[in-house]
Amino acid sequence: MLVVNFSSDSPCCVLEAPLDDAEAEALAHQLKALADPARIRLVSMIATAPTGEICACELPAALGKSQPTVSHHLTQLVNAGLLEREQRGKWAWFRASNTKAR
Amino acid sequence: MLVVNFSSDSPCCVLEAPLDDAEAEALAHQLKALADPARIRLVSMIATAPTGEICACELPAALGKSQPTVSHHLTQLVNAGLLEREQRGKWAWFRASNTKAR
DNA sequence: ACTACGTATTGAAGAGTATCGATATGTTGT
DNA sequence: ACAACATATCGATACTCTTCAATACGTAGT
Repeated sequence: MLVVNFSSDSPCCVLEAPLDDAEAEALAHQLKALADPARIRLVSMIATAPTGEICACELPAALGKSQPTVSHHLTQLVNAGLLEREQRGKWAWFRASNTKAR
Repeated sequence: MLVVNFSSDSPCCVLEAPLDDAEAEALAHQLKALADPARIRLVSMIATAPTGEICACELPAALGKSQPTVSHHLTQLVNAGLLEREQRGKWAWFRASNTKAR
């Protein structure tokens, strides 16, 4: 399980032993999903949306990228388990997984 | 400030508003530094070392990569602020920044 | 069925990255 | 000064990723 702290100064890392090859590979895969400015902005927009979810139709304009590009990034975020996708009629809605209201 | 939780299941993210372009760029830069299996293994080896530090001379063997490759990864980790480097004689020692003993 | 529209996929171009051999730099001891 | 050794940099190659235009797919309404 991967958790990223965007703002706190206090470390929340717990690491008892060096990671082996397979563990490092799995972690790198999740981190790569978030290690892109466009995807960070997508996650932050969706996670901070008042209703907790955003229609994909808003995102190309909000991000300033083409529709295929946005779709590609959303797919990667869903595959990494960072976003969840729900189809409603012809619109796709996305919300962050593992978020809690404050 | 970037903090990554390698193991806990509880989210530790705090995000009040969508990140702007510059913030997303900066965060992506830090995440990219860690989003590589070789660099994750380096950080985990160094962070879990009994003395909290490791000589660079051990790392090519421990990682199974060439000396130039290891040097390149260490440089990136230092530039991202994840590791600190100290020269002692002809050896370079590395320790994790922002770590606390448990 | 057909049209309109939202989203995903394909294919391709360009940029970026990991890796390593060869070489340079810097430090220690002689 | 020189030899030996640790580390960094250079140059090249292979690979991956971001991006978008074009196209395919799927859904809703007529």
